[in-house]
Amino acid sequence: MTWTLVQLWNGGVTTRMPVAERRAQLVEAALSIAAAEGVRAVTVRRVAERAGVALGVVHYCFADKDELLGALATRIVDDLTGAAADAALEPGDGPDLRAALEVAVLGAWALIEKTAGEQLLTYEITTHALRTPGLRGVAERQYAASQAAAERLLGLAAEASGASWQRPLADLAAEALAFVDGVTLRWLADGDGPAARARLSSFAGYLATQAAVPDRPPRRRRKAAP
Amino acid sequence: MTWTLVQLWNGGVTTRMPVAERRAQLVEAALSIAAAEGVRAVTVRRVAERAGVALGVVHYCFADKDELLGALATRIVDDLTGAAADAALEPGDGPDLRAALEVAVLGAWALIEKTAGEQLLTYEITTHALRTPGLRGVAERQYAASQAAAERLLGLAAEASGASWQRPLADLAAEALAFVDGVTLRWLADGDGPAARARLSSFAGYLATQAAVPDRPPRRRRKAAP
DNA sequence: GTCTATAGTTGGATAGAC
DNA sequence: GTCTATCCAACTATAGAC
Repeated sequence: MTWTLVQLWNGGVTTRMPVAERRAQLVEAALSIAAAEGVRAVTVRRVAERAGVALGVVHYCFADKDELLGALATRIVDDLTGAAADAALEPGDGPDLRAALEVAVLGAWALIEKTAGEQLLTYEITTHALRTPGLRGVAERQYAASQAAAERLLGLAAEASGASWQRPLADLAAEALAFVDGVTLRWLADGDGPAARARLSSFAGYLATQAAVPDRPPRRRRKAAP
Repeated sequence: MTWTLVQLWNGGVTTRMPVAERRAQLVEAALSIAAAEGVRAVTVRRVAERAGVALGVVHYCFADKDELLGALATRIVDDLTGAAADAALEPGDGPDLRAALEVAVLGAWALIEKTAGEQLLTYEITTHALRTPGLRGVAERQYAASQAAAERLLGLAAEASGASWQRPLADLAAEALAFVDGVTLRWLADGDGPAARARLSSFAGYLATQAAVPDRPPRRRRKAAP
């Protein structure tokens, strides 16, 4: 057997660790592998190797591989939701709804474009979950989180320009989400960033037609806390 | 070794077959497995078993598993493109562009809704191809075919109602494709057909605002902001 | 040219050591 | 409670028979 770097660092002796901490470490290892090489590359063996622990440790922490992948999916959802929340903190300001929406949508896109591997990974997790009986519910949770983030973003954009949506926010958020999803997937396939941005910009224009801007002056948002 | 049904049918003797025909048979077997259980379930062994041939036959017909999956991807693209072409043959008729678009889009959707397994499979193939160096180009070809089908459908819908698009058809088709892709993926996850149709109907309304009808001015949802 | 039999690798899971 | 050593099932690929 060859020693991993972590084990060598610990003097050749594997450190014992409470199971909760170990699980987090293993999920982290799984994430780094999956983002770089896809879910297919996430094997129990490679996760153990990456984390610097013996093979069986993974099976001690997770009942089976599916449970590990479920934990990985949760981790990703939290990740993206958190990032989206950060993006929602800085929506476009000013009286022009169309401009505010463009800033919001393209801001979200900037985040997506920086994390191509993770984005591709979310699609992989979705399809994998839909094919795996033990992972029922993962895809639903993914969309529930994204939907909430989209609603928050659209709500803030409208608020910033004093506009009000003429249709249920949930419907508009769902449509925006679908569009961004489709644009992202195609971008992953053809790598055409400018085309993707143009499509998103066009969609922002459509969204702007779904709100009414009253004559009273827009309410300006408070600046985000430091 | 256990005999497969096909081998028993042939009297226990495996029939010899020209390689081209064999390849088609194997791709067919791979498709039936993939549509039902996902790409993950497509192994060289199972394809051979499903086709009723020995394991090595697959490796005789295809250099390696990637080549088999590439052939499978091509088969799927042809399949869907052909189906889309059939759908495009019956676009909505009449002077109302919005209605024609709704018929066209919901017609395409009816096709999608009937083939959930195949639809999920296309997303799996896309992500799989994007992660597999040997399958570079598969995802691009997938989108090229879909794009062409979408352009054809939108072109016919406009033609049927005597309208003309005010923006490049390629751009509109790409946007429609992205939207349908996103809606489909979410539908696969949550199974909410009515919600999906409502989103598509809404998008048809947006598309209708992107064309001009010669006899009458294009219908605008709202007055543009000053 | 077509197919069979077999090799060699990698995977998920577990019994039991510490 | 935490981890090690081991098992065996399933996979891809090939050498060579017919």
